[in-house]
Amino acid sequence: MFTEQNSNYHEKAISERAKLAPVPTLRRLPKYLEYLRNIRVAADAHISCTQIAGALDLVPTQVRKDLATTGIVGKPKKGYPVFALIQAIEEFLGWNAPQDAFLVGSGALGTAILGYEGFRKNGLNIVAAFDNDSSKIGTKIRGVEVMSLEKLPELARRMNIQIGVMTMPPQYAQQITDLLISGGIKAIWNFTPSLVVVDDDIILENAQLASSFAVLSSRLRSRTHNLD
Amino acid sequence: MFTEQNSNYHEKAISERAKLAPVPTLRRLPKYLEYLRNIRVAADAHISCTQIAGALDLVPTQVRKDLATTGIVGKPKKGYPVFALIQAIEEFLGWNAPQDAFLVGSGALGTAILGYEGFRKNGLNIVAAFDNDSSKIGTKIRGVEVMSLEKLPELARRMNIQIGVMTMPPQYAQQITDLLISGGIKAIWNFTPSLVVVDDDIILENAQLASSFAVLSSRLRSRTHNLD
DNA sequence: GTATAATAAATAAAGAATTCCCGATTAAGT
DNA sequence: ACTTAATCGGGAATTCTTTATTTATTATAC
Repeated sequence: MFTEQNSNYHEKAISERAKLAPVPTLRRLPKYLEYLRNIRVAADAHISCTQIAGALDLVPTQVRKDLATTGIVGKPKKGYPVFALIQAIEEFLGWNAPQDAFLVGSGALGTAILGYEGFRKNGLNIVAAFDNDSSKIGTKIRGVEVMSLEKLPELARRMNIQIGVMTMPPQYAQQITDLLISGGIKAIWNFTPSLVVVDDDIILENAQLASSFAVLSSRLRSRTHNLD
Repeated sequence: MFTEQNSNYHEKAISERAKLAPVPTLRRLPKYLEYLRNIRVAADAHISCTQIAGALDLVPTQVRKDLATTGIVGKPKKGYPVFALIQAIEEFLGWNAPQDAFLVGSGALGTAILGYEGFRKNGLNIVAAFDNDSSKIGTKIRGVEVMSLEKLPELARRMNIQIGVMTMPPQYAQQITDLLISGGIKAIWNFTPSLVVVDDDIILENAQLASSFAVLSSRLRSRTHNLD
């Protein structure tokens, strides 16, 4: 009576939804995922928007709208099947099949990112690191080999790498961006504060630690003032 | 004829605006700042919204609205005085007087953050690091001393520290949050993926690297699909 | 001086995102 | 079986953010 639970149903529809998903929703999805992965429940457990919202300090309607973008359907009175929900979010973000990526800059930040186990669960698989410091070339950081920058473009092309992560000092940002693009890389995750320019066909996402801190600063500032 | 240019004019008004500033605006302000700091122009140079917008790939009206929240006023046909604009943004964010902060977790990510010179220019001055690894205690990382976690609450109180930065492994997130709060800390910048719960009077900002990557992933995914 | 063009500032309009509301559904208790 | 309460899903309403438009100002060129 039941049709096979094919998690790949509606590839086209998913990509169309992906195009339309609001950025705020995209930014919340990983939070749901993090929460759901950690609540360790029975294989057939369900969870409601009310519960999720309560845990994440959101309103249930927003959670429902967000989850709806992934295509999951819930059951009245029960909620969403936890396991299927995790899968739906992963699939929507493309995190079910981690993408291979190159990282440039094997300093402290690069090391931190290479060492963060979580990324592999979040769709990012860094397969090689690059640096211009000859003393680092040939070494391994967290099991990932550090190579000469010169080898990057050709290797990226040969391995069909789509994603580049930039963790070098900011003054090289534009130069490395261009190098990555020359290797056929399509998306760049920029951890430097530098602003870089790319063509429209390249996806550029700035990690923007300063933006995050600005929100904190502003709140702290206004709160402090209001206590006067 | 001219009244003194007092950059501290209207403290109250600024704090009120700070309360009202939209988060998207707050997140863009550091980008303007980054750009303005790097254009190195004459002391009396002016810059227009059109120029800023062009460089940052935004529309002029939005830039103008954003800058207006800081209280800066521009001149028709000239734009905003660059130096005063930098000051206005810094002041609005509270970055003109860097806040002392404690950092917990002296691993790779903690080291990266301690080593990032930029933060001192962005209102954050990390004065001490804390760890539970006894082999690290007593050492210095980037000139900052690593101390035992036990000392944190009392020291935080004595030094009147307002900000805590969490870069330890995620499993300690809640525990360290509580420890920071017990030391009187008012704002927490959480780099772990863990979600932590705090009272309403505590400011919690999650750095959320995964959220940033989710935006990239989704764009990459939809773009790839649409090429079929 | 006058005209022109560029710009800020204020206001209006449009567009997005969030929240509210209501009907439909379903599990669980009586 | 019936009732009740919880929840989802869709659509409307609201709120927030962005973008467009208009007006006023001012530097610059003539």
